Amino acid sequence: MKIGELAQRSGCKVETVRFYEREGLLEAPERNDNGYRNYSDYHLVQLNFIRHCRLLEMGLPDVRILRSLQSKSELACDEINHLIDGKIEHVKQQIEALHLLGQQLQLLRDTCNSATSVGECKILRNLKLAAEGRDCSCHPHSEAD
Amino acid sequence: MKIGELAQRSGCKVETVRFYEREGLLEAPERNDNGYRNYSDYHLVQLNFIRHCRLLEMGLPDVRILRSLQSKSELACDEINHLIDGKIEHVKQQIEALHLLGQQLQLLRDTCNSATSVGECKILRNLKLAAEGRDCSCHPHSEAD
DNA sequence: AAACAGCCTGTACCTACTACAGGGTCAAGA
DNA sequence: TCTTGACCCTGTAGTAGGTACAGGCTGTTT
Repeated sequence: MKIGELAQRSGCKVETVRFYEREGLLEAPERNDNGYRNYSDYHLVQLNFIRHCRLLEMGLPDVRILRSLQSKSELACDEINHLIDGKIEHVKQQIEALHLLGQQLQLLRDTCNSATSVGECKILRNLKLAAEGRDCSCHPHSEAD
Repeated sequence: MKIGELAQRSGCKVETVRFYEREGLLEAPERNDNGYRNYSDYHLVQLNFIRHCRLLEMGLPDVRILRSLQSKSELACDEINHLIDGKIEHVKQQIEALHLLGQQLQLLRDTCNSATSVGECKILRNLKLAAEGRDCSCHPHSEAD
């Protein structure tokens, strides 16, 4: 199949397929006489594997690791478990940070009771107070970041 | 004050300060005879404002909008409320997506009972099954993404 | 013959910075 | 006075994971 069909069947863009090839993630296929890439179902499976990993938010280096582990089946899979555990931990931290951020934004939002003018807008006022080092409603206690 | 002190007092890097100036977010300060930037407290407040907005995950275009709204105090603050509401909604969606991702990773992780070899590793097996279009434990129902 | 879709390579762009390279400036110590 | 080291300057390139062209072939249809 040609690149367009492969892209469509894997749900990504043609440019992305070529990008993965350049990055060494997807094996380069044979070429037809006209220079067009000629993919097989094998490539589709490879590409789906990559896309699936990406859906699980793994970075390309991680995908590369997983792909290389596939061919070395004598190694222990501790490495894989460790990789997944790291991802899980990271996701947890992200969720926590976003919860906090959501609260801060909500606090900020609640300070404004709409329909007033910017001159009176407590949101901007708050942001400005924060900038001047004073208390704001979204970051009540000074952040040690 | 010189750029190093400004950066330190605002908690960001010297390069970031110059970057904001290039981007038109931070006003360009006067220069000393030697060409060094000479900042005032006014610039510190500006920079703190930017950093505070960034802590709230606003993009630079949003920060630019807020800064321009500060000087047009006759406009309604609906625009600001709308901006913040958009952020809050976005954060909520992100949290939801991350929750789902965490579950998927955990499911994947649970399929591997450690200490086995990669050849038997169910994680890789699962990812491969998914790539072949069959059911995997992390994405049980085909994803319409 | 011409139009249009699809393919090719190569390069630039996106975010929000970060990290140099290569050079100038300034204050303190030997 | 010389030197060392910290700081400053500009300009450019790199980061992740693609996306979006430009400029040019190829293949099919009309």
